[in-house]
Amino acid sequence: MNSQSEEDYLKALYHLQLDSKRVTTNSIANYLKMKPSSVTDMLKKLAEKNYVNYMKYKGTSLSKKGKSVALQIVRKHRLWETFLVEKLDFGWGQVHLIAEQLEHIKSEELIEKLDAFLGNPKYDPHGDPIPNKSGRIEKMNQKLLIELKKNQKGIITGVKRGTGSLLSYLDKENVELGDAVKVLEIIEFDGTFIVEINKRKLTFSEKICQNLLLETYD
Amino acid sequence: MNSQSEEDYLKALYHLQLDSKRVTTNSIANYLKMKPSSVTDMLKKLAEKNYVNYMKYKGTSLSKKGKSVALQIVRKHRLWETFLVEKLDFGWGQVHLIAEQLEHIKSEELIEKLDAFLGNPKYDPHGDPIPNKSGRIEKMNQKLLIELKKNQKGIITGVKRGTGSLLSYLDKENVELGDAVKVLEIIEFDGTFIVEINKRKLTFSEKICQNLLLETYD
DNA sequence: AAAAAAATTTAGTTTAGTCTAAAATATTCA
DNA sequence: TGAATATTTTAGACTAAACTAAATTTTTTT
Repeated sequence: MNSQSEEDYLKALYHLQLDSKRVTTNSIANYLKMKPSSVTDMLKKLAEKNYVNYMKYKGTSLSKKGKSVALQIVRKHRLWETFLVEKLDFGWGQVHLIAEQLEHIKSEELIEKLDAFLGNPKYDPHGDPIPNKSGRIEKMNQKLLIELKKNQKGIITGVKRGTGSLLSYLDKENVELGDAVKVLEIIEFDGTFIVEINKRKLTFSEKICQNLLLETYD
Repeated sequence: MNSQSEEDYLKALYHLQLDSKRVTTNSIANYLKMKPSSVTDMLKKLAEKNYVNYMKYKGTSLSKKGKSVALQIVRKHRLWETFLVEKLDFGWGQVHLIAEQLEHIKSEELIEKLDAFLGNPKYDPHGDPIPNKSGRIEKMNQKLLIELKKNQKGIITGVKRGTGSLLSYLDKENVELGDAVKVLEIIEFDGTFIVEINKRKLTFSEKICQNLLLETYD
């Protein structure tokens, strides 16, 4: 069993690794708001346990074992976020800190039952994919609304990071995660999209379309 | 904000205090599976923070402030247990260890939303009352089935402690928490009850009736 | 009521995870 | 390339929460 702190480091490694293959001590420290010396200590410990490949002064990467643990934490985090938004009616922006705590709860069975309860969702409320039980991430067929052509369809999976006000707007319009969208018309002049959601006709500005994520099935 | 460990101690105090007004260091140690010396250390710390009244060698009791914190943890524990059983389909016996972890998640809003999501339950799956937001415990109008007379009604709230096999039996018979029960007939000869649940007629032995908890409204 | 036993506290240690300050190594650029 | 700068590691200290062993206080027993 791993400590909460170890899990935090592994998850940080996972996220940082998505951008750059070689993760530096400083970047981890920055990400976790800790001092580099503390990070070095923990990296040694994680290397000892074969969770990471750590080369003094050179950088760190997750081992296969470490990546698999990290993916389970990401899975838990995103399932809990989905629960908070879908079932408890939290706003998309409020759930991160709570999920950060919930992701450390230890129980395989809990997470499998939660997954089933939520209907085995593929994406969390931010549009990020949820790894499955064995850590596999479904290849995303995810697009921005603005990339769709007339008559194409998709399912709303989230919004781009940092667009809190879009969230509130969608909420107000009763547009929800999982709603199907069909592009009825694209106004060439200003890039406005006219779409159908829940049998209602809605108009989205170009800016909205640049930030709304959909899963498409082509 | 209190540490997980502090919360564990306060909750232990709360439970032990239900039996005896003066709680000893040893009883806490025994309850939490710790050494008495560790308990002494923590009691000093909790006294410092005004959560408990601690008198060297004499015993400990919760202060008003401490009791209020303890009740919030009990509330969280029981709400999570209810969630696990009602929504995630856990058996009544499997939830304690998981709830023990979940009860330490920090978020007022989370617990209020969870409460609402569950329909503001008054009792958890073991039949124990759930303190409300301000820590008040509804006075229980709780009886054992065997105490009911012919034609009386009640709502199943749980079973007595340590009757795991009764739980499985009820599960198998599709009898659930919250189901309404009406006593149709009591067989004087052997104490068997014939009851109606969900429009089905069921027969319960005297032993079952001695362990099945109901909320009654008289 | 004194001796023995039990309960409790004190004193000192341990471990995990953090920190600061100093030393070592790597990188940048003049 | 080598001096200046930045990054990383080492060494040593701290804190929370546990522990063991010894000392102290309370309770029980004779």
